[in-house]
Amino acid sequence: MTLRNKELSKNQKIVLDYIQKCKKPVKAYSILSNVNKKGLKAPPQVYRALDKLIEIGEVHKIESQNSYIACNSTCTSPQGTIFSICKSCDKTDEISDAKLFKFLSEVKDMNGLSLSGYNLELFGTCSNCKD
Amino acid sequence: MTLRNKELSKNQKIVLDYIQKCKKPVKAYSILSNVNKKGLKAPPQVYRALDKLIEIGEVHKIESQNSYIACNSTCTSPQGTIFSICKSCDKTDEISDAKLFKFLSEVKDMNGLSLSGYNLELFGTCSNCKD
DNA sequence: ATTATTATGTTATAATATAACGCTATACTC
DNA sequence: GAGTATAGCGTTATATTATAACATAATAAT
Repeated sequence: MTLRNKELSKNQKIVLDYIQKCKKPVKAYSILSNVNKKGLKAPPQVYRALDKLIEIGEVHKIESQNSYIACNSTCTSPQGTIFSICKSCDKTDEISDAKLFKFLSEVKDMNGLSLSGYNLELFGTCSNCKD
Repeated sequence: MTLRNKELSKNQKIVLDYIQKCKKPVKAYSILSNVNKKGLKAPPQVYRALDKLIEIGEVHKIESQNSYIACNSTCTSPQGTIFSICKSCDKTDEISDAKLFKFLSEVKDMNGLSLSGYNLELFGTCSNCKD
């Protein structure tokens, strides 16, 4: 158990444990059915846990897929996420390309917006599917 | 009527006309209730029109809000969109910051992904809400 | 210890989106 | 212009995603 999830509640730990086991993004109702045996019976229990986990940055939501993925080790900030998503196999990785991260972070006054966060989803074909 | 929507079907025109009238992103069911008087009675009629309009680049989906917005005149490609979204008032604008656009377009092999599209959503506080 | 905060369990329902079916219109092509 | 392929239409039903609301329990803060 990491330092970060010491403070998590029982349901939050159950949900996070499950998401971390998954390589791919997972859907909320898939989480629900997979943690059913651990006592979570209804959607709000999962969604509440997700809300908290997202808030503290342990989990990110892939907006274009309504799915959830554990934060990877290289993620430096829950406010800015970058994902590469294979349209063919759904392989999804969190990216922390330093140049890209830096570039976006330096955008201070984009269109009059005082920036507090961003989400970038990159779509394409992964190396496995390219062949 | 623009050149582009000459080829659109009746329902597609109705939906596009409505979205273009709106300044803010609109929800699918809000579109439905607003075009009801024009003969669209059920969700599939709206969603089909949206699918087509998104495909041809006349409309973009704001993934984080499940809402839809007309493409603005500066949009150069339906495959890459950038939005600034005010978390306070939901004011949303499509951005075509040249530097940002160029930077993202030049990302050719991000994490092994052969890039075909991207969606960037920037969150923050707009100039109106800042005060 | 009492108060504030956070989490829990539960039922119900809201909001978003698609499947499936039969039919019609349009465009393509030979 | 008959045949056929493609796209669109209208409709009913249903799937998927997410939240409201309420009563209770656990935890933390002073």
